[in-house]
Amino acid sequence: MLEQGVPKLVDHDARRRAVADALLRVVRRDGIHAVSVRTVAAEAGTSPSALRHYFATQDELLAFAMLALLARTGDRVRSLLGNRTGPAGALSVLEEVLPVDDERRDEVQVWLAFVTRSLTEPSLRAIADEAEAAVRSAVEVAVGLAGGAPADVDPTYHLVDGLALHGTLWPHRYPPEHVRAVLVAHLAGLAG
Amino acid sequence: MLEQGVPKLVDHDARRRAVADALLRVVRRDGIHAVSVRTVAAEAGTSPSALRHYFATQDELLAFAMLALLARTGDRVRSLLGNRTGPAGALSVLEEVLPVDDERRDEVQVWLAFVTRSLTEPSLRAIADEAEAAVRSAVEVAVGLAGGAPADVDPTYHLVDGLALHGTLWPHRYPPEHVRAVLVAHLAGLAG
DNA sequence: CCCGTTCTCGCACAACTGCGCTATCAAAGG
DNA sequence: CCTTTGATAGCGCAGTTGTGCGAGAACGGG
Repeated sequence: MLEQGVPKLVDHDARRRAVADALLRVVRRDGIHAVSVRTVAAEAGTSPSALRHYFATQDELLAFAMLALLARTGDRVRSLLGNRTGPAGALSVLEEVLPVDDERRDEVQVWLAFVTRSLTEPSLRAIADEAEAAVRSAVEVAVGLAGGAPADVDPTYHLVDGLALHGTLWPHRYPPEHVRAVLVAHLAGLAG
Repeated sequence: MLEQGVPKLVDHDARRRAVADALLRVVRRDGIHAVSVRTVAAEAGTSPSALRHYFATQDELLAFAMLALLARTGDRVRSLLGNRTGPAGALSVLEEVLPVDDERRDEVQVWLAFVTRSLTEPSLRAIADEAEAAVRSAVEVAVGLAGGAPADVDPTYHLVDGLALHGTLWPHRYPPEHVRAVLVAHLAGLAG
């Protein structure tokens, strides 16, 4: 097979990311049950056939989108890791995984839909486990920055995700100020 | 309209509850996205048409099932309220809403699926809000029993639901012993 | 027995789903 | 120009969805 004429028209990876973003928007707006080849294609502005050219099956699409979301949040956390110290640094790290503004709340909402579905969708389990480990390690770092002991990690971790859950499901009862206040009080208790 | 001949063949409410239980089993086993008139009817051992005789629309069915789940948990909590005191009483109250055994874990899993969907399904919002208030009031009672102050309610509430989330999504990382241990340690801190 | 009511069933419809197939289009090398 | 190859569009198929509609079974009162 002599390679003659190698048309590489579009950026494959960029296209896959764009489709994944479209899927995340659909999950955010209409829920994960509204995700289908057609709805995501419409959101991405293409046809279902074009979409299928980049993702063989819809499970593959879902998994890719979840990994993209995970990578995005992970990158944000890692970019903070070097230049933040003390309790203030702990706070800014944890704010990356908490619904402290609209963008973060959207992410948590999508994350919640994904992990909930992963309970009955074996193909998503591994990614959900990975996400769990990522959030947990962020909490470990934060507890260290706040001057806490290893034994403080578990309670802090549960508190953080409880805050994420409540702040996302009932944002007007638990708005960003509330989330931050509870978190600050808890972190202060770790140092003493 | 003379009422003559009033055949009351089946217990209407009992039938509705049986159907709701079937729906909860489907959510637990296959996820909420697998809920359909036909799957629930099959699980309940009847035909889709018979099911539609008790629930006009499927939104009505979903709402009824969620209310049934809420009532069941609420009854369990209320039955404990009179005869339990102190930190041990607080623990037993909170265990009713935490995944400390298979039955409770199933309930939390279904609850999680419901509230997640309620984010994009307006017809479920009111019920989700009610469920939130119920869990929160249980935590308020528990904090009181444990000798905590009103300011302890928020952190405890977030911790409890974070524990519920982690214990349900990753049960082998956060088994019942872990859930109980974290909770006991937290409650002990409230009294001091 | 019959009658009225409740209940149950099965069918049908239109809309949707994932997915496969084929035809067309765009760009690059000859 | 033509050819090759990736990208896209469209159609169709079989299955599932919610929801109507009509026929008939089950049962209580007369």
